[in-house]
Amino acid sequence: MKPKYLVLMEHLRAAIEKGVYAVGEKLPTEYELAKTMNMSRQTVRQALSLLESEGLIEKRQGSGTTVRAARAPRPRTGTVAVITTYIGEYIFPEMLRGIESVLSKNSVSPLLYATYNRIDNEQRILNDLVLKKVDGLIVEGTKTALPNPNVPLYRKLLDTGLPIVFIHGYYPELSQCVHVVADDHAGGMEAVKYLYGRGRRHFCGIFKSDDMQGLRRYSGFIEQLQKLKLPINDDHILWYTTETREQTVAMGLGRIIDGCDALVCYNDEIALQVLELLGREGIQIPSDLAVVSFDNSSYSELAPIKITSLANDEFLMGQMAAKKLMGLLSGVKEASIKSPWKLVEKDST
Amino acid sequence: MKPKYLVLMEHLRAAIEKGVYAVGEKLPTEYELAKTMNMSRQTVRQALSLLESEGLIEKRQGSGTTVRAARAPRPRTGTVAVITTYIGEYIFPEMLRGIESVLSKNSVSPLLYATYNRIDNEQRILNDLVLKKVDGLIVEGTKTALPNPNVPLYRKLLDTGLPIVFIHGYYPELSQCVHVVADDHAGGMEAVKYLYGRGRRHFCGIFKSDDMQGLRRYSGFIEQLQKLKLPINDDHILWYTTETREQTVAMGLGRIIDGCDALVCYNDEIALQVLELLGREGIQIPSDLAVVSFDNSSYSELAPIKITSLANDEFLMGQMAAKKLMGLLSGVKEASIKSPWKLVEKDST
DNA sequence: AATTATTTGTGCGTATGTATC
DNA sequence: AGATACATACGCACAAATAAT
Repeated sequence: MKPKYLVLMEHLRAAIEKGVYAVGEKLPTEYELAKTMNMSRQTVRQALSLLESEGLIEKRQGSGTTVRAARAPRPRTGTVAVITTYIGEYIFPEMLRGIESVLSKNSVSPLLYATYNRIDNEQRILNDLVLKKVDGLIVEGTKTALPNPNVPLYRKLLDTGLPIVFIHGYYPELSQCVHVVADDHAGGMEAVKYLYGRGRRHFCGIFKSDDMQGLRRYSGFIEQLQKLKLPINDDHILWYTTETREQTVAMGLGRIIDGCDALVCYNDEIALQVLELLGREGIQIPSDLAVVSFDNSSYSELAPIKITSLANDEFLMGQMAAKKLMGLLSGVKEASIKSPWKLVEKDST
Repeated sequence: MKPKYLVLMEHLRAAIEKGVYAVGEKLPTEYELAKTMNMSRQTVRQALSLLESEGLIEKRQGSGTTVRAARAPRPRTGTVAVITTYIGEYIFPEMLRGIESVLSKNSVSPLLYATYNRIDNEQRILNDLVLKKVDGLIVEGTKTALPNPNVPLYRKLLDTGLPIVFIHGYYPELSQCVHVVADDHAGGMEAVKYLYGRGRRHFCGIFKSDDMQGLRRYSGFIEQLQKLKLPINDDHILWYTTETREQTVAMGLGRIIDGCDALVCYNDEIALQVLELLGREGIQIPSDLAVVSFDNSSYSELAPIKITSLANDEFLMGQMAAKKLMGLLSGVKEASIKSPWKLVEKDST
């Protein structure tokens, strides 16, 4: 036989669940419950005390017993998770600085995660976030050009009402989420147009195949070549992935630059490596080969020959992403942003 | 008048705290308690029930009431709070990068807070942390040279078993906490010694009065002057605070450099401002005045005349602090570190 | 191994205090 | 001020689990 107080507890729980007692001043008094349930007031009290400690109801002396808001609006924790591929390197400190500058104005603290562009890390982080309570998410997608098994996890988080803003790259399946990205397609076009304007006619390119940015920069590159009626030859395109960058470039560079006078690189990091390799081969930059890359980071200044690079204000990108997230949190509809690149001319062209 | 059950609860809590009842089968029976405390068994039961729901004791039918293992080991959340004065500026990105590199290896994520060197912000953050569950704390003290009203808050956190590592600056009241700081006193001495070696004899200095680092750099500065039997004159020392930096320097610089040929600045930021001011006055650096500062940051490169500056590897400092914290978390006793400065000679001397 | 004493769990009744409306 | 509803407190009886005999 079940104890009476447990019977009452279950009865009340079910009734509240079914909506018999709505949120507010709704439960019968202790005396009433005792009478209708045919038990003493003490037993009723025992049941109510336990329900109160569970947080389901709230007792107020002199007033009565009320059902607590079943679904309290997500309580603000003042924390926003920021998931990027890297944290302390390359352009990421700038971006984080932008994010932080906006968050701190809103008394929100960033919780940092780095995926190192690995799906498994991303999965670990997302699972972690289900437990940890955050108010929102700023995410740089991981390997956005590949099918991502973590999309359902993002969906799950979205379903709980968590706002998500993507930055740099997003998953096509989640394109309805707000994203703040660079206009990589236009950037690819501009790189070619600029080099063409400086008399170059034989193009080659190195692109990253596992993220959206790489594909888009490539598609812009190709489109502009077509527009200029220049030949497109797969032998002059080199694709690499996060894991095989150094080897791929070391092995493939010779092949793609053969007969070319212009090279478009996915980013400064790859361009820096290229310049070091070419330096050893005695190839003159920019006379033999003009090089344009993306990001205009400190790497492009560090190189033996300063690299002409397409720039985007990463501080601003971070700020915009964070502002969008703050907007979403206060119920504003936010639109995505495609930020244009700006070419910064240096010594490699 | 306090309810009897509350009286009993407090009595038992105190007794358990004092060790009257050790962990295990120790508490008197309900009947005994009722008798000795002169109350009914029901009242005793109420008190015990509440203590049980608090997790302090455990009741077992037929057996008795036992004291629970006093402190369950704090469950790991995989989050560490990092509280610094700034986040995205000056030397802080480097330091954070160091911290993050160690944390990520341990699958821990940094939760970032910036105090902007304001006590009120620090208070807000600490109160926030009482609610948020973090495994540890890396803190750069706020205005460590001034009495800090938040020390009791830190004590409270320490009492809950939270490990704390201070970086750059710590509170004298909490000097027993592990800290990773630069040897500012030695740095102050070295700056003077170096300038003396380059023939300078008339020193002035600008120091920050509200943090420990400022006082220590000053004390080293003074000690070295004494050792070299050089005169010490308060008219050649300028003190500033976080809030009044620009004005203080703009107003006081003329006074302190009068008749001097060597200036020691608290950091690159202040040195940069000094160089800009002196440039307008037509004072030649380093011929009229040699300048040495601290931090060897990008500011010292950005200046019109590159500034000779004492360097500390902020990436390493961050790494060390994070490693110490990871050590504390796994129960290792950690010692504090005083990292030496290394002078990097540039154009201002 | 069964019995018994002990200890907590469940349940009822009553009385009085105190906050709320 | 009074009615209402929860809070505190005591007393009793019996059930169920445990530990010792």
